Amino acid sequence: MKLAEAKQQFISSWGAFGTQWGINRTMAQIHALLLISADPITQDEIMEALSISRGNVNMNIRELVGWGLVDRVIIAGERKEFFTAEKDIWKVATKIIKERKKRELDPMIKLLSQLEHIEGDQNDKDVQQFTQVVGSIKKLGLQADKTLDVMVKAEENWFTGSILKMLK
Amino acid sequence: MKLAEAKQQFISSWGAFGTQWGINRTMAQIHALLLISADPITQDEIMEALSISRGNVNMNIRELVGWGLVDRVIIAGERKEFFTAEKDIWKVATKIIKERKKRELDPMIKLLSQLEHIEGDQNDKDVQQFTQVVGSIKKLGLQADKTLDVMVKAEENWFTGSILKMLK
DNA sequence: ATTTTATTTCATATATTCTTGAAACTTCAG
DNA sequence: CTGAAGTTTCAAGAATATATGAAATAAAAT
Repeated sequence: MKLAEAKQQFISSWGAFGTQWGINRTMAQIHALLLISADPITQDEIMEALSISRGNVNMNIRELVGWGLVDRVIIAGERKEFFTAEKDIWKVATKIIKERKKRELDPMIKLLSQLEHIEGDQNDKDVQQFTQVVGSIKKLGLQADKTLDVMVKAEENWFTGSILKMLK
Repeated sequence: MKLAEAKQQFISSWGAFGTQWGINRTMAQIHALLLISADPITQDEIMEALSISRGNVNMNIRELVGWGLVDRVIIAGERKEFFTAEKDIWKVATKIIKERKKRELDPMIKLLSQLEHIEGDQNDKDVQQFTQVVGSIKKLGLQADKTLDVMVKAEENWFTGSILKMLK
């Protein structure tokens, strides 16, 4: 397969993949494009490469910078801003995990804690079912939370390290 | 907090949570409703509880059954079908992981494998960057794949078990 | 066999999310 | 200070995803 074709396919698939995970297709595609670009590129180059508008590029780049996946780069003598993506995939995964944990998991756990205590007859079948489910989801959430914390803090290869062997 | 209010909030939040993860809001809400229902319920009860149409309930229930999260239940003497959800949260998590892995992770790895080999000058900066990124994502994917396989196969408490201690 | 009740399907309607593009704003060179 | 180049914002339009409801189908009762 030729490079140009492979690049196209990677970008397109990365976008589709993102969509399934609640991530804006274009944001994922811009990320893909930056990942496979050896050097920093400009907004205009992104517009060109993905055939999207300036506003769209700007919005999504800002999001990616917010996730810590993309950096603005100043190049001496250049007027325009350049962008580059974190290329270390482990770091990328870590940042995504960290961010989603903060934005989604933590608030969910907080909510479940509030829902755990129900007024009224504790012997009622529905009350029991409710507290049991809420409690167990919270417990699972807390464990996931802890595990992810450790993962994120570990600078070493979590996936390739010793954990896997222990699981076998 | 009263039970009725807590139920409402749980259903609504579970729906919002699902949305962020690329899961149809209504599907997540139906799942939530079934999780906190002590006994099996009918399509009509779901329509009523969530104020949604019959067709919508039917479509999403079918999906949930497809994910193995919900079962059809025949109750002797009853004309209507009833539905009930798997209540063991660990099993729920396992099924979701298994299914998403099969539907998304595995195909992605397959694609990356195809993109790994590029024709042309292997010393070209762009070719190198591309193969490096694709290769490392594939590697991460393979590791995640393996780890999840082990998790899914382990019938025991993975989160609450010894893994966490090893990570500390 | 016919009627009643329940379930499924799917074209159309609705809602949500994403994209555009032009105006406003900012920055910098001269 | 002025004008050109670059960036950001956001209301309106477009695209995508989801929901509806009525007709078709299926299943059970009479």
